[in-house]
Amino acid sequence: MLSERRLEVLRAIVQDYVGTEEPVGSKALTERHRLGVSPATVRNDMAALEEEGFIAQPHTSAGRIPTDKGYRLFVDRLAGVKPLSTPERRAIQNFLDGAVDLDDVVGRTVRLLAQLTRQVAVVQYPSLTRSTVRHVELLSLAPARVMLVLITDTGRVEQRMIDCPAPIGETSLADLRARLNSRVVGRRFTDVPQLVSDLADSFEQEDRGTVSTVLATLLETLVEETEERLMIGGTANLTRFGHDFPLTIRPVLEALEEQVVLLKLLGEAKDSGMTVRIGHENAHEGLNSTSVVAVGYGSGDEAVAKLGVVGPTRMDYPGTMGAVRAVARYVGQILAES
Amino acid sequence: MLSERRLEVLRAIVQDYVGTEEPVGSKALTERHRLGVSPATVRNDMAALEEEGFIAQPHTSAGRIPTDKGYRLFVDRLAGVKPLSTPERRAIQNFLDGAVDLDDVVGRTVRLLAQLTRQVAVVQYPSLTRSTVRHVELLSLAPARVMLVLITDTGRVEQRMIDCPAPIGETSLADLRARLNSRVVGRRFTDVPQLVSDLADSFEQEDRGTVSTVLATLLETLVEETEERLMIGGTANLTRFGHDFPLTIRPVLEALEEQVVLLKLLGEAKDSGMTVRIGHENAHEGLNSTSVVAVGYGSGDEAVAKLGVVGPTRMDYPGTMGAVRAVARYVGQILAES
DNA sequence: CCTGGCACTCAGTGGTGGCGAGTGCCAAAG
DNA sequence: CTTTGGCACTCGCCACCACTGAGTGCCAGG
Repeated sequence: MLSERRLEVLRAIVQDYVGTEEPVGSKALTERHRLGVSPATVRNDMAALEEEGFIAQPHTSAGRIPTDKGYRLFVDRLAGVKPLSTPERRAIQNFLDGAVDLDDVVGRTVRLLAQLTRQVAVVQYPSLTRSTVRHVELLSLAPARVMLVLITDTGRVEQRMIDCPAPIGETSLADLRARLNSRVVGRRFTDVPQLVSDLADSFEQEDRGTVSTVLATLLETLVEETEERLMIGGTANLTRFGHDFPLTIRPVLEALEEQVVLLKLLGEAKDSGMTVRIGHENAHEGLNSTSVVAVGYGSGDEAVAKLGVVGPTRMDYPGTMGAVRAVARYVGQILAES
Repeated sequence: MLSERRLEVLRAIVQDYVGTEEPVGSKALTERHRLGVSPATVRNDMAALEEEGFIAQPHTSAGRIPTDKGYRLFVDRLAGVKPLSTPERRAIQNFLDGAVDLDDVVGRTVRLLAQLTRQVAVVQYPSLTRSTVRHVELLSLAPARVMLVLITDTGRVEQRMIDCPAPIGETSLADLRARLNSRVVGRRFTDVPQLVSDLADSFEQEDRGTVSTVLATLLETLVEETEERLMIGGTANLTRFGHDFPLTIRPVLEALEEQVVLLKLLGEAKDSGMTVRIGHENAHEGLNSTSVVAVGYGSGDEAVAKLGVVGPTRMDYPGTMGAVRAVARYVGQILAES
């Protein structure tokens, strides 16, 4: 087990390195932090920390930098979550208020998060599977052509065009609309399938085909559109990465363009509480030198989607975590109000 | 006026520089292109071209590179639009077919364009102002709360929540819905204001307030949502820029994140025909070392939106223009079919 | 007007040496 | 057993320098 002071040394190394972006040596450490011991002692501690794999030297005769394992320990045991300052909180509120629709909320959130953390922000749209139905609308566009519009409690709207096997009258359609809504409004998407399974039976023979088609499309929409959407922003912050960077930045940009990768990334995050994935803990290769801080957010007590930031492993974890958490809370609040 | 041969020399310089990314010298030129003259002659021509500002030397004793003005001349007079190969055309078709909705079409287009040109692709969503109304739907969510859903011929859906001054009955709402649709379906958005201006008059006194509110919101949606959306992709291609690049790439990424900038960029493009803006011709400072190739696309003969690519001024103009034009045509076709 | 020749310029390359931050080890002190 | 000062050593970084070669401008002759 590592002594208290060695942990303190590790913390100091992480803090310094995050600040300066340069390998930190024993002398500099004792100067900047009141460790109360001499450089030589620190050197011994460093040797021990290196032995355990928490820090490493880029090359002999250079200072030490934290390894992924070092950051992990730092995040788990040495760092808290830094709460935002009051002006920062106020800024968040001002920035998010005045959003007019869901797109706007997500867009503002992404910009806010990117600005606050000076990193790349990723915000997932509220997931269909976990939200509830606000309304289902059926529009007859042509005798045998119906448009299905699905509205969620988070303000998301999905529409599908349906070619019906047979024409359906306005009355039947209105009937179907009414029954459908009375059954599913306010219910969770996951419950919908059972709720509508027997609905076709109560219709006239001639309409059953169409009703089934409509219901099938509805269910399909629920499944298909579980394919989540998300928005990213702040990619320009990637340029602050390293000075070496074409090599560093390229795979990251590539990874960020693959929605699938990002969705998996957020999906891996715990449903509640904050998740921090550091460097190689990320499955995707392109993100091996980045860390992801993600958290769920929702209109109620339950998470309907996730948001987070992607940045260099060498990031200000307490600050980033604080910002991410704060933003998630406010967004949840906004969603609950609307 | 420049002699024919000098133009030929300029063309050769542009082609070589685009290929090698290195300043091109007189000797190399005569070797790679059958100009039929000696390096010394080419040198004289180069001196003349430099005098006129079409090319420049990064430093004494280096080859020449084209200036923005040089590229301009190249694009205007020396280069055609390179048509795509048959396999490329087929690839486009395969890639775009099978798109399920508007988001999907735009998403696929962006990826396709980025891949084809190996540059950053920008695709604007079909604009509301130039499209026509397919359907207007009114949903009563609560006694004094109505949702307005607007569906365009390009498949775009906009919705707005309306708080009514007074409750409105289902019958009146259905009446309004019917009249509204009979007046505006199939009409262009720009015509809608006149078409509905007197609609409130024909309603009962008690409903007039609500009807006016609904109409006002409808008009507002038309105006507000002229705030266009767009999608970008292929930012990872920016890493192919230069080797110098933190400095180059940063302002570009920043510019690309500002939708406003991009919209202005596309907006500046001519409505019909292809527009190429080279280097400093772009108003935005961050894009001073990039060129933009943009073109309108639409479901009919008229452009409903624009798409294009952003890349280094040193780009393969004929190839890029060919790809952009071809993609725009296919997308227009897809939109017309749906 | 074109061409070959010639002197000149200058970015890039590679080698050299000094500097200094940082290390590991050790022996002595606490 | 831990801490500390001392010391020799390593090695990345930088400044300096000379060399090379691609490319140029100019000029005199075809």
